[in-house]
Amino acid sequence: MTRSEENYLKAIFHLGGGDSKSITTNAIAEQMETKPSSVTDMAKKLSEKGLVDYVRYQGVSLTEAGVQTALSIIRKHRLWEVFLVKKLDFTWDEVHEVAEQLEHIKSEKLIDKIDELLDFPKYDPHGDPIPTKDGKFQERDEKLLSEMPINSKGVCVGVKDSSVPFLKFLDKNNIALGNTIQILDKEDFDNSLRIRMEGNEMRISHQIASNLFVKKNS
Amino acid sequence: MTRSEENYLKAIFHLGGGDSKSITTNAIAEQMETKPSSVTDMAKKLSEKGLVDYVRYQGVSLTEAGVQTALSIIRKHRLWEVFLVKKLDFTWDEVHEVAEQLEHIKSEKLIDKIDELLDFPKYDPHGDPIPTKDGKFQERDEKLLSEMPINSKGVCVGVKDSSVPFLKFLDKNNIALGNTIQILDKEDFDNSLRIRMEGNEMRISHQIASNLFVKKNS
DNA sequence: CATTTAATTTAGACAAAACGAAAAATAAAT
DNA sequence: ATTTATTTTTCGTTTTGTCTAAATTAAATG
Repeated sequence: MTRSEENYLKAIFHLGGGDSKSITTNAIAEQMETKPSSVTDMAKKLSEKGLVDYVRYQGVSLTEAGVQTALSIIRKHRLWEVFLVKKLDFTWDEVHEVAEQLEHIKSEKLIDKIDELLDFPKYDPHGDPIPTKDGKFQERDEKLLSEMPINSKGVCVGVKDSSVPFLKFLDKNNIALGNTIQILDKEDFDNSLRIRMEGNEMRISHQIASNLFVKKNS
Repeated sequence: MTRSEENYLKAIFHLGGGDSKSITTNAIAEQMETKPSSVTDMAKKLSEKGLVDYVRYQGVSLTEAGVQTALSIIRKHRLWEVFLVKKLDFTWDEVHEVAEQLEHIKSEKLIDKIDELLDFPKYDPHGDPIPTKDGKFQERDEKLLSEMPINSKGVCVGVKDSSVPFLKFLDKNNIALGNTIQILDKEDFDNSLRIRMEGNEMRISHQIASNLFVKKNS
């Protein structure tokens, strides 16, 4: 497995290619900030290796082997992110770039020991679930904050957009994973929300609310 | 800096190219398990970049910039080795291979935080000194065990050969860094030694003794 | 000092990964 | 059904790092 191959598998997975859905070369090229012609080349190569199903002009999807490989890389990425935050005091907007490098380190023992050191975390700093060693994915019962009904309560469990600017915005406004949020009111005009979070009332734009995952209190 | 360039600089340094001594392409090729012609190509490239001085048919030596770069890679390698042993319970014969990968991760903050997490260690698990952030090398006052006089005492501080078989041999015979060793006798015939280590008397071949660094008790 | 031997470099070729231009196939529109 | 537009692929080229084989230089030997 080369680094490049691993990055392609990861990108295809993130675009939904794990559910035997066909992903277009264009979509992959955009996700990876490369050119469609390069994607075609790699599609053939990965197809040769039995990691993707590729039909010309139809796009690619991951085979079972491809899914497992993608999950193992995502597992490493997210475990390293937890490590950086919990053990080295990185902030959640700093971890992605470094984890992009660390995810390619080849040593099964290393990642298992990191997992153990962190006490087998289930979620990464952005609230994304960490696949288990045998490639199982923990799905969560979560909704976007923007889709919660008025007066409902929930706990903030993840972000959809994990870009640096968004994460910094959340920090600045003291919005953190684990916070309890109650929807007080919705403004029809611009879809903004009035919420109570950890005691304080505040107003939140639709843009923000549609990028925050919340777990409904049952 | 590509991974390959970094590996060449490291190899040249380990062969003594840091002391403005010229290292032959053959020696570098052997150290890196590659071909002399490849070394020539890279020598030109590194020379272009001002990291080595290269004269055709004369070999290469590191420039000041080259030394600093080599030291920063060696620093990362050794810090990661300490991390693997101290935090993840790797044995000292397992760490090299993984550290060879980790040393190429590009993040100044990462390695500084690892350094801090480990409480700024001065030596790696094999007793090799860890360069400081500003590229200073801590030289040690040490001798090979084979060069110590009869009846002298010392503390085992490092290994010269850090190959897996040698390290496993040391483990099996309970020879560890930090142990106190006293030379009881030298056998002229085969240069083997009789020593007392942590209370026990034992016999050690010249081959072993000439790969163990000892710090003389003053 | 001439000649052999060993080390080193050059030249040409290859593989991986990427790109751009142009051709081919598909999808959309009329 | 045919034209038009878009997407995707093909093909030739580039870069990085490597190799083999041939040529060159330096060293060693008589």
